[in-house]
Amino acid sequence: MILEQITDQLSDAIKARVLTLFGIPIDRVVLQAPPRLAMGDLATPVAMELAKQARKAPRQIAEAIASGLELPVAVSRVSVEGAGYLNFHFDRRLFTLEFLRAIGAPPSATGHRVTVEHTNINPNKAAHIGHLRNAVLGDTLIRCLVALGNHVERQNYIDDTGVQVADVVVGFERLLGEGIAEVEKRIADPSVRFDYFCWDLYARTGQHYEKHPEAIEWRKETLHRIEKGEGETARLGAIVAKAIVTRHLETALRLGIEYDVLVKESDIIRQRFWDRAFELLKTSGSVVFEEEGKHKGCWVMKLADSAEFEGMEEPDKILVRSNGTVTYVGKDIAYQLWKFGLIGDTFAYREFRRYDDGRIVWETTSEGDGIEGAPHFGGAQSVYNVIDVRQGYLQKIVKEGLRILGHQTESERSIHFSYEMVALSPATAKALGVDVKPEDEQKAYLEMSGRKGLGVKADDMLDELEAKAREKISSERSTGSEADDAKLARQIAIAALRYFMLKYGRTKVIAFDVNEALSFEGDSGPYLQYSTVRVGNIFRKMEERGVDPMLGKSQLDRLAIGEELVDDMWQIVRMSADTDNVIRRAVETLELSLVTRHAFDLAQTFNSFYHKFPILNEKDDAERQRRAVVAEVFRRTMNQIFDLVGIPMPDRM
RNA sequence: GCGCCCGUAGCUCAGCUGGAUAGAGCGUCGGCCUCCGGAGCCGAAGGUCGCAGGUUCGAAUCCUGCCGGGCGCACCA
Repeated sequence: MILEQITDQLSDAIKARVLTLFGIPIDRVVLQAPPRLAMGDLATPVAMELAKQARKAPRQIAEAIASGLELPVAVSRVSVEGAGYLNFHFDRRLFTLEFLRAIGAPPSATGHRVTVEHTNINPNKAAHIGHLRNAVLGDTLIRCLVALGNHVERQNYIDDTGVQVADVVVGFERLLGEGIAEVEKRIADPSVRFDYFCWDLYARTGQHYEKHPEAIEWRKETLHRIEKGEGETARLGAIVAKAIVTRHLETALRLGIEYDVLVKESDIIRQRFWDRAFELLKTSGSVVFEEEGKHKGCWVMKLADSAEFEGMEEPDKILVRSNGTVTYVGKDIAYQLWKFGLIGDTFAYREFRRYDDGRIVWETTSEGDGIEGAPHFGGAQSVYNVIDVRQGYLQKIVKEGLRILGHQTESERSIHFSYEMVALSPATAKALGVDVKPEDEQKAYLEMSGRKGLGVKADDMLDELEAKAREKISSERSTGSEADDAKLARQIAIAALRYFMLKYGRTKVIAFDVNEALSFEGDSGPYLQYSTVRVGNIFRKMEERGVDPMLGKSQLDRLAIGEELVDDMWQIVRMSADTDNVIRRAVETLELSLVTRHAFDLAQTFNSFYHKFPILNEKDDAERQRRAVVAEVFRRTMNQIFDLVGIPMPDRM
């Protein structure tokens, strides 16, 4: 906050100065931290950029700008360095106290309504670590958007009428010869994990299709019945989907991920959302019925005229098949229109589950059991769809759908949060008992496949992380309380996994390696927790010794930290103050790894300080106070970041 | 064929809208627990930034071409 003010003021002052001195208007002043602390706290190469136009040497220009430049209060001086950089040096003491006052202040509301759709796991098998990347990215994006003052709706789309559900139903009905009664018994049986059972069954069905291609007929029949929503088969599909989604929400909750509403694909059809969207699309003229050709009998969207799709071999996208069923993209366009409130909200909602604090997850329903007082969903101003990069083409078509309906603004505010997939390292695949083929041995990674049952299940990974943390706790630092140790192990597991999913750039394929993900050292979530826990220990000991750290809001004015902070201390404050910028940039670029990267850099800097400057045993009061202030700045900043990335803060480790 | 992404240290990755001496983690080697907890800290070795041009005062970063790898372009989702 305070940093932003300084940057704005400096930027304005420099612009004004350049205008009066050289008569040159500049619209943007680059102000960033110089590479080394000794060079100052903010720097701009503006003089170099002006050199040509102003026909003067950069240093000369810099000197001219610097002399008589009005500086913000917290900036003590300006210097000219290097080839002609203008460097600004802060009043460290003043800045630190101002900043300490402002950390963690709630954001001012923007009034902007945002919808984030994420997770979207097919409800036919257990979640794997690839789904986790999606859920963690989506959830973290939400936390950042909220931190920037937006009102965010958390949606999870349930594809309950798709091929994947159909295949598991085929497994139950045709391979196992089971019906609703048997499946319900399985769901109720606490000794089987239903999502794991379906994981294997789904793979079995896939194998069966390979050996008996004629069995694909089963899939078609089953899918058709599920889409129509009639009969035993459709009911079985709904029962399976519901049971699996229940498991998925439980898995997500282990990572602190919650939702507001589950939108079911079946309801998009049954609540006539599609019919309405279809009417609109038909009148737009860009969606036409094909009388002949290879798409005879289909309704297709013409993409040839759009610049986005130029040069495509197949510029037509089928929205309605010749048998009258709607494709996935078609339904997705209708869904997207609803998210923006462009076809109203006639969904009915019922309670799906409650969280411990009483908040409700709603789900759409078309069974006439919608609740009267349910909240109203949809109608956002911006929409983020967290979906992996392989669906980039379809997301473009959804955007195009809004555009051809004349919703230019909404089309632009339909943001595809695209990220790369999670694959398996050959070593991890082998460890899973997969027979890695010789030709795959050389590959950097192997793609996971639900159909083949190849993948690391999310709950297995979490279990393994917890077990590892648990082992370390009991062998090294158990408090003796079983419940406390277990809780701590859970907190560490969450930190490790969430951090792991966030630390890579979103365009990078993660070649998932179990050993790397299990690491609690170095560039990891537990490292961040550990660093922060240690600070907490210092303050706890102070309290035990009856020393008041004097860091309460009302005490700050009287805080006697004496002289300015030395570089080792100041650097921590300066970095902490950058956090707001980092959040903003992370959301702008959808690069959430910026946040974890920043947190890691900060923790590393702090750990170095921690070893070099003891606090409790420092005899000089003012020096001890200075160090405590720095530790407190770090602690509050880290807590703020933990909230942002969903990492829990243990009180011991 | 068209489109998107990746290529930086032995391995996994940072490097922000061009800017000051290209940085971490892991691994390797060597130090540091009578001292706020060693899930930590300090140090060393290790880089033709895939290749070739171009733009610029300045390029890992921008542009063009090429090489290597991945993904997408279904009446699947």
